[in-house]
Amino acid sequence: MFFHIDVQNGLAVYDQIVRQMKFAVADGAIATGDLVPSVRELARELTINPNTVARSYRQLQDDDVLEAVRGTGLVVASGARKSCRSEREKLIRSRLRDVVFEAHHGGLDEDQIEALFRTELASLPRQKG
Amino acid sequence: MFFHIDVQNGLAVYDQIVRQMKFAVADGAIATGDLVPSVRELARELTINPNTVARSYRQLQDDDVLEAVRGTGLVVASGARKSCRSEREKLIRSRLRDVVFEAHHGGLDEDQIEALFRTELASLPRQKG
DNA sequence: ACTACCGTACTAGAACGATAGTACACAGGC
DNA sequence: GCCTGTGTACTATCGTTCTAGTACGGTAGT
Repeated sequence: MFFHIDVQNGLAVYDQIVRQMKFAVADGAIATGDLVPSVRELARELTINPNTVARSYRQLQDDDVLEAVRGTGLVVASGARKSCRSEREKLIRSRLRDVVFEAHHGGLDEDQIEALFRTELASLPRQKG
Repeated sequence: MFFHIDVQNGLAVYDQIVRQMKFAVADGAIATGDLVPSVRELARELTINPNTVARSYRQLQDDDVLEAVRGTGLVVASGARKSCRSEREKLIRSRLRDVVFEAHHGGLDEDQIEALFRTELASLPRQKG
């Protein structure tokens, strides 16, 4: 699937799954009503413990992104896409704010911060559609 | 002093101190030979445990940023500023790369990412020269 | 019915970060 | 010499995250 786990990210593994699931829903990579990978399958795929995936899914249900269909699996809840889109922007904005603040607090001026940002933005793999 | 600890940052407290100390040295806010706040004083100021500050200082000694003067305290090592400047850029660059990657992976295109970045950059408190 | 898969719920342990408290050797002021 | 402040070291405890293993009830295919 579209998940990419980085163990030495600082961010908890279950949290990375939650974020990326929300992003996938926001992007439309998973549509409303779609069945998401099972706890065991995703755990196998990411080489992590099923309990960790289960914890992510529990969180995603609490956030009304997923809904349980008993005995079958979890599906993307109706209305999830809209909330995920706004949350995606909120999460990215928050991370940007943190790094911009840290850089500025550490003595870099706006031009220097912007130069670093441009380098990283330009280093993105070209693709898209 | 110039330290700002955010408990719910994901980043460990001792790591935040290490980063901010390096940034302060890089910026020249603390000069070579300057005495840094004592373990107990900084702990009191930040309302954290002295052991946590001690851990940060141990790390900073391992990284050749601080040097111990027995019975007196820790001072900024000679040559620390140069290494701190390059490390500051490396750390900021790494964080920028992470958030840009996450945003792109989550379905935002470069224009959208840049728009969010500009908003946050513009929201910085104006000051400085 | 049988089997396989689903989510869910436990217990237990390892690793890490942070806290709390104590103790020691060293330097400086008086 | 005495007192204070310095870094350093150690033990113990707590919470969080992740791993490991097991168990249970519901659903679907046959």
